[in-house]
Amino acid sequence: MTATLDQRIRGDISARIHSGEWPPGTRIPYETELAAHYGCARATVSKAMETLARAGLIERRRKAGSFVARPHSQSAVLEVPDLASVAAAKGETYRWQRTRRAALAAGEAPDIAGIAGAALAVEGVHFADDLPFAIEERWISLAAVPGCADEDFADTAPGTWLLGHVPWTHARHRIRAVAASAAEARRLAIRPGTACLSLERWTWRARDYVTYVRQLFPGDRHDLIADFDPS
Amino acid sequence: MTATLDQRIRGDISARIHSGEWPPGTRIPYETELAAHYGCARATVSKAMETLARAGLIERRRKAGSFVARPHSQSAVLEVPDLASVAAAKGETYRWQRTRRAALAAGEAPDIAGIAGAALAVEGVHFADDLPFAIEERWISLAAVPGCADEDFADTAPGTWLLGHVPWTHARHRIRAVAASAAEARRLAIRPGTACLSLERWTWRARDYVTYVRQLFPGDRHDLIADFDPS
DNA sequence: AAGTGGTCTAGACCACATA
DNA sequence: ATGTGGTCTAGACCACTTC
Repeated sequence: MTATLDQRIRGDISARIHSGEWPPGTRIPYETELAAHYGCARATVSKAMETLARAGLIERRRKAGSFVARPHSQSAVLEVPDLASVAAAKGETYRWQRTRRAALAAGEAPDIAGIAGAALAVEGVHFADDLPFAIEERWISLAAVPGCADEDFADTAPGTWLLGHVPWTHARHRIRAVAASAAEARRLAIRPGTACLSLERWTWRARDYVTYVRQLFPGDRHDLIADFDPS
Repeated sequence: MTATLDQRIRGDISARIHSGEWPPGTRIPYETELAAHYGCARATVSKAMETLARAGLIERRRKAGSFVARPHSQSAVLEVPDLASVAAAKGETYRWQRTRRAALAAGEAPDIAGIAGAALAVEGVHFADDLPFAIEERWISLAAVPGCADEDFADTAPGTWLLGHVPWTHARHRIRAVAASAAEARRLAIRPGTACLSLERWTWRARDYVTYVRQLFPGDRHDLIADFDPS
């Protein structure tokens, strides 16, 4: 119940902002004033303000003070969970079936993967309750992930395996809507031309591409949720 | 050039993590050790560690120490920019054309919008270089945004207007792939059944729904990019 | 029981934007 | 020139977790 002073200050201020009592542009009391009001050190107020500023709720300007921010662009946190966890959360049985595994020499990975050296190509299908709900094509850089050469990925989807075996990385996602090709439709047990969600992810670590993956979901079997919660 | 000590500590640690020198699970030196190493107060180290922890790069456990985190689920920051800015960034001319504006009594807004009271319904088309690239259907709660009753939205897209007139809000997005209906295809100048990206956004402020919008993009004319950059 | 992170203090100095 | 945020300190106490 009794939160920290930091949280209390943040809560009080964000409550006034959300309630509309302090509309965008309003000047928030100076840090010294707030410190006096709460009977605490200015550093404590400053920490609360920094958190609010990082969340985008306020803007701080030297000499001028801190102000309630105007909502700028819509940004949201997109969670792209492991597909096995998605199925588990819905109470569905999950299964991965590998359809291809090939070691490629340097230059054989497609350009879009960005992998110049030797690579491992893996393809397969994700099933939920024995219904295919995503196909996956992936290329993994052998230079960046040497350990994957010993994995056959017959039972474990490479995404799940990589999560535990690759150090921290940067990633970029591209989300598109595409029509399923004949080959894709066959593997997903849908009609060719069906609208599908295409999710591509490039993963790299310090300028080296680690893996590129493309997942294709039938439009009616999967969607993505992104939340934006200033807090 | 000379960054703050806080930034330097963060940079040093994240560099060791990204380089693989400190793989996931590695224990990071205790805060007291780092403070001694940098010749600074522990509070400064603690602040750097808190930032790294919030970014998900490390995990802090009392008595045990701080550890390099294992990548958990893929989460990314999705930017959903104003469509006018997207066109401007590509050097295309942007135009909004309203096709409907209607004041609705309580209960007339569709259930999916979540708006129980009176609402304003607005529909229109976004053009880039005179090519339709998105259609938009929107409902705005008159109770939450009284000012919008005086707007005709003939020349300004409601999204642009709302950004500047609604206090801070929460939002949830749903991204799906769907086939264009006959009516939708006609307005987008595409063939019925074409794969389209559907972006829905519910926006609310303190439990009250503010607006619901659905935008439909032809699959080949728009995609979404989401980045994940621990920093 | 011991030792870590978590929080807070009272003060200080600086850089910078504003008046 | 002034006063704000931005950063840092040296110390303190607490809570929790692991040993």
